[in-house]
Amino acid sequence: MDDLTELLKGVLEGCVLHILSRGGNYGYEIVRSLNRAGFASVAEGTVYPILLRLENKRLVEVARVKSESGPPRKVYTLNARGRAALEAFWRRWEFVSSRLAIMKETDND
Amino acid sequence: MDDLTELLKGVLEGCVLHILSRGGNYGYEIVRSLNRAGFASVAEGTVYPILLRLENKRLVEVARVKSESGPPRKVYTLNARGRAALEAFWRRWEFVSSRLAIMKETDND
DNA sequence: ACCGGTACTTGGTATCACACGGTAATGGAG
DNA sequence: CTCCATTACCGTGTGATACCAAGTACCGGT
Repeated sequence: MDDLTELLKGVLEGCVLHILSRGGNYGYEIVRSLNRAGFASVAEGTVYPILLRLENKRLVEVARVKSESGPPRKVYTLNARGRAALEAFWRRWEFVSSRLAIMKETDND
Repeated sequence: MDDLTELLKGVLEGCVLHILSRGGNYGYEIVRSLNRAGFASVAEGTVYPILLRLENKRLVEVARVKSESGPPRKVYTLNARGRAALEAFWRRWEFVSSRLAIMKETDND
């Protein structure tokens, strides 16, 4: 697939919120979850800054959890503000998505 | 509606290509066409740079046309490369759009 | 002569994805 | 015991983009 980076602006943060809405998760695993969801080329260097942002915006709670295989994990969990942000994201997404669907199917105007 | 700017990254250029695919058009009118299409807050300062980019990427042909009411218009017309770019845009859009649709409706994974 | 609508341009800011490199902890192969 | 792959995280810089603000210019009507 071609270069999607511009189209992913704002989208990836929403995806991460959505993944977190299914329960606490940590960066490394979120990357692979995104890869499985079709965003194959999304790398760690993209996801960790997003998690930092979510933390700074107070949309998540953070807990350090020891791992059996490697350094301790930073497990992120959505809080109330985070859930609201996720809903707001889906609203925004629905909005532009629907406008583009209309645009794509109309030749006039 | 909330702030859509991040979600519009990459999208607006595609929209402008799509508008131009319906025949030659000029900046000021494209702005209003976008506004009518639901992107109400998109302003001139956003669209003119896009047109400049399309010109630099050689996706459009430009012609100065006198106007009956105001300064001359820069009328842009899609060329072959532009039409190819539009198709590529829709492909990319379909890709991320479909992935998000799947993600939105699944709670597991 | 002024003003509102038309039409384009420019400069600066903020935000984001991403590449790149670095750090650290564990466990297994040699 | 040492090397190395895997797991896991962090920081910096770059490029692309939307957007804001302000300015320039052309025209017609009052």
